[in-house]
Amino acid sequence: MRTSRYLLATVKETPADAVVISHQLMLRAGMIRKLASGLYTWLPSGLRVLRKVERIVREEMERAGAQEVLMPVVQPIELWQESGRDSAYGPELLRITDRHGNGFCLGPTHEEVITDLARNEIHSYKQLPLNFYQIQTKFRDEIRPRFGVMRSREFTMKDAYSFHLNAESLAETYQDMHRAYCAIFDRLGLDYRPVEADTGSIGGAASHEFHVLAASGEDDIAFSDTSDYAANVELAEALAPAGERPAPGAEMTLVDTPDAKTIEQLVAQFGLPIEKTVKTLVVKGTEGGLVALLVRGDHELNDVKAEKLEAVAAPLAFAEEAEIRAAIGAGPGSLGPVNLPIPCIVDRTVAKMSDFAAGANQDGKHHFNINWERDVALPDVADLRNVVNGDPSPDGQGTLVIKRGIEVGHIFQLGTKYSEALNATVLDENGKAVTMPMGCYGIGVSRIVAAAIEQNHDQRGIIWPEAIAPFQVVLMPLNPKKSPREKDTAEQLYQTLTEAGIEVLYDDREKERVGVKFSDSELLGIPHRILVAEKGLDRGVLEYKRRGAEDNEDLPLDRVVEVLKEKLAGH
RNA sequence: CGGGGUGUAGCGCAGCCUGGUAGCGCGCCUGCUUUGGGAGCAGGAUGUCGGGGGUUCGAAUCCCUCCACCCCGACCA
Repeated sequence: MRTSRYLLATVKETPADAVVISHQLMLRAGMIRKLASGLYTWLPSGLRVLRKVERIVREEMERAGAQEVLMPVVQPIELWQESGRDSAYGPELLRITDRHGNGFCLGPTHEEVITDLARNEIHSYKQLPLNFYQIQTKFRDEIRPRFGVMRSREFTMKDAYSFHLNAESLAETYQDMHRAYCAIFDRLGLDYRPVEADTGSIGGAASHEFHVLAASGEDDIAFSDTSDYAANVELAEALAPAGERPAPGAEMTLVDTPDAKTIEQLVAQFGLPIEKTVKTLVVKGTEGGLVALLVRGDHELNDVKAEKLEAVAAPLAFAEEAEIRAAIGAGPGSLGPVNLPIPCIVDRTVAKMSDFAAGANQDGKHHFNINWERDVALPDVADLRNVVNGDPSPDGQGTLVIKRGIEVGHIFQLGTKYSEALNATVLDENGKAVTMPMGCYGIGVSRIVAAAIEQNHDQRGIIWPEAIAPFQVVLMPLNPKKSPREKDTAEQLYQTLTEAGIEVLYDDREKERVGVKFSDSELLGIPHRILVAEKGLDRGVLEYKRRGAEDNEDLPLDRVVEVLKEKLAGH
């Protein structure tokens, strides 16, 4: 590709509304442009990268035995009514109506469509297992799209769906997909981790997320410092503290705390250690009443864990202040376990606390030195909180470290949720109808592009992993206007390299000085650079530089293709 | 959805408080010079000041309203 005929579209200044580095660099490097909130056009450079990611994903899916299909973006809403997700999916599902008044939606995912296909096309156990995938545009009407293509409304996803005769077969394919995902992220050159994940509203036996580690990630991942344990914080189990609950100390006292509405104020005004405080969160219960959830003052409630409790209504909903007052007689800021008239569940850590402070269920008053059993019976105990740095690892080995991750893949053993709803069955060897267990496996293809940049950049711009760089090599004459020799050699080289199957961006612009060309190629992150300069030509060499390297190397003119191919292969 | 913020040239911004008919840098076009890390000089083009309504002799500026975009998001008791 000649730069003079290419929409390079690089810009010097960082667009004001981009906050994460990948978004800034994708705009500056001329990879994407925003059309509207969460909607992006992929420019030539960006699309080249996206296509390379797609190719790797496709190759590994094929290798793992999946078959490519392509389903429509527009889906009949009837299918979603049939699966029950019409209401469950909520406003993220963009609904549309055609000229006949029939309801459709833009597909945020394709379980319904593929299951509809399966029930029509798969009839016998002899056909199983089957695994279909597609690389296709999805639409999710996100509440708040952000970070460019990291969380956009329209995006490219690889989604795969497998169908089985039984759970064992599903587990096998699940393992195949796990391996295929590792192969994909290895080839992409990303620092990633598979982590245990919540199966969410989808349910099912097992689920792993694949996270690219980056500070700008939106998920917290808990790792053991000594074992392989890794899990999303949503899921990671918070163990009860070791040992017995310490014996009660001082008598419980009722203290006036008119200006302590929060744990922070309480700690600041009364000099309490925050580990000796308990906060009381009130949520809606299954039976329409309220339920109090108690966690230590410095801990956070884990929504996912709370929502799974039988007594707690799903989805998790916090009580309004008025409801709390009606039920308890005191407002938020003064609640606690002693004399609490509603059901109460305490976190495992709270159950092991003694001599702690909490609200007294009277406005402006707290109890200090509360002790379980002595002052109030110990209520039900459950794992309610997010794990924090330093917690023991749930697998019994080491302690947990929390890191940020960008979720780029997610695999599920779905079970029969969709096949049952849509009645997708096959006949087994006894001629009996069996509902097919399913698996589903997603990769955020466009998100990978952003994640790769988050992980690979410097002050000058992007540093692409070889496998997904928009071009392998950038070629430029130092001063084509002044030196016909440089220009002719570069022209010749462009021809030679291209014929050798190397993807070259040939910066043939004559109006730009070499500094501009350097800057553009570094911003775009092309891994290999060849500069044609008189100085080197006199010695029969070209100047080679790897993106991110300190120094130039000589590249013998008569062995360019050979040496370059070694460099491309040997990364 | 709730809270906060911003809309002025392709991009980044000033002007608004205190109303008087729009400016800077980058980019773009032309010419000359320059040429090993985002060149210099000279000339030039580009704006329904987000839309609508109002106040006023006069509105980018004040008021009302709508829209778009960005940031934060329960609770933290």
